Amino acid sequence: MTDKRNDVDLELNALPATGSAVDVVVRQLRKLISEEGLKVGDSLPTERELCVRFDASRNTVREAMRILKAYGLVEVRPKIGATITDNRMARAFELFSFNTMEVSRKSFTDVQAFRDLIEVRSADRIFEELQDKDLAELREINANLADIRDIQEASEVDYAFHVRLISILGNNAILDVYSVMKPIILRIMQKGKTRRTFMTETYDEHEGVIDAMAARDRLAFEYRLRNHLMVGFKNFSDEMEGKA
Amino acid sequence: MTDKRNDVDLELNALPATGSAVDVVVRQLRKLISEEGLKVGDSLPTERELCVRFDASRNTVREAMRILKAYGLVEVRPKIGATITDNRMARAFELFSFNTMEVSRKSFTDVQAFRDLIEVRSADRIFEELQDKDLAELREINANLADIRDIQEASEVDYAFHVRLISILGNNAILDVYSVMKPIILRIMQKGKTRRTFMTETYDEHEGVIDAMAARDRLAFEYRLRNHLMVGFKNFSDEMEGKA
DNA sequence: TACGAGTCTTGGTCCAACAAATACAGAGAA
DNA sequence: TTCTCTGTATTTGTTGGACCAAGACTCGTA
Repeated sequence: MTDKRNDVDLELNALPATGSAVDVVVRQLRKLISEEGLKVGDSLPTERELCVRFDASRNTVREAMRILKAYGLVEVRPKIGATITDNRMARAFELFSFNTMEVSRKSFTDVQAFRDLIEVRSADRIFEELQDKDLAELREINANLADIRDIQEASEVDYAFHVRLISILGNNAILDVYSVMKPIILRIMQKGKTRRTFMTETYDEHEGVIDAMAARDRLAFEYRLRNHLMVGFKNFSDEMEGKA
Repeated sequence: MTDKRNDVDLELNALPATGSAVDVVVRQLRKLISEEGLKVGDSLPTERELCVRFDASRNTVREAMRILKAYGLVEVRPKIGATITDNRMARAFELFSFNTMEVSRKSFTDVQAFRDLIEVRSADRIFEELQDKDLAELREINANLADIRDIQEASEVDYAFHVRLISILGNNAILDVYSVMKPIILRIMQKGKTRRTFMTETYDEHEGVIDAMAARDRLAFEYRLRNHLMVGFKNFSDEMEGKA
């Protein structure tokens, strides 16, 4: 196979290596991006403009653009056009979402331990970045637990709360990992809980965490958040053992 | 609920509910693959057959196929048709071969912060689980840095060292995440280093970490490991600024 | 049975057109 | 002047059709 030259590909100016027309356009687009020094947020020319510039049909340009989109390098919005982005990590995780879920499902405890690591042990960083806006939005999200109609909806709110919490870190890699694990996390959250449990216990636990953050009480934050995570895990363990 | 049922749920949850016609076809294709139980090597229907089956135009089907190709899930050969494959690992590496763009800087800093969270802040857990066998294997891996022939090989050893380190945690979820991030981590490790750097500085830093573990000196472990990670990040920053 | 020419099929590419959405400019109102 | 509404033009999304090149296939022939 000719595509075995990944090492060569690492160098910017890969040989023309004339492949299909779409591959040629992809190469030209990459060259365009690097030579123009385009950064995240910058716009690419319109599709029709790229057609004349690369002397290719619009379909060919579109297929090339699909590849760049799949690679998480550009984002295309109707009427707006294509803009440079960098969601490669998220794409990489999506690629392996099947594997990750497959393995992780065998050990939910791993995911829960992972969450403890991410959420509780980054407390200092969270408090560094914490702003009033974060607190307000966390309370707003948690308030939604009052209106939930079923467990599915409740776990979505619960998940949103924790995502908003770690979003304070401003680390996209962590957010990407969370989105991959979302299905597993939702199931953990639902285990052993009722709609009523979410509306009372889960709500109160979240409020306790927010209060600790508002008071800049890091120890209380760690203690309450860890307890909150443990509760979910305990519910899950009980049900698992009961089933087995 | 059977486990098979859960599989389907997880997969569907991972996919966007609605979207463009191309996204719909992508979803249908993935559904087709999983429901037919197609394995690597099996053939997909022809493009024109997919058009009538999914009630979409050929261009739409082709764009959807481009996405699956970019994801490394199918391989298309002229006159042969599309066959199921699994080049996801290779694709993941290709994702980050696009580099040299300033684009990726945030990704790299995020990953490095993530590694700090995983490796350094789980110190207590690592020391809980630590066994002599772990220390011996870590030393064995690190010793390989003496025989490296090029930077590529060196970064593989470096990566193996850190994977072995976190494997002490016994958390498969974390190991999965690391395997996905491997391409990025390798590139971070290679930045600003020479073969010589790996054989001296990196080797010594790793030995220092192992020594701290052997002495059950948690503070030294955290300090040295964090410094080690920071060195990699500093190399990366320097190169980026030098280029810009 | 072996072989070879002709036909069929299939992916690759291009073209033209329409739909849907919206950025933008210009008219009109406060 | 400034704001708002509206119409137009532009851009992406999607469709259907067309042609090409080349491997796959058929079938008659030796």
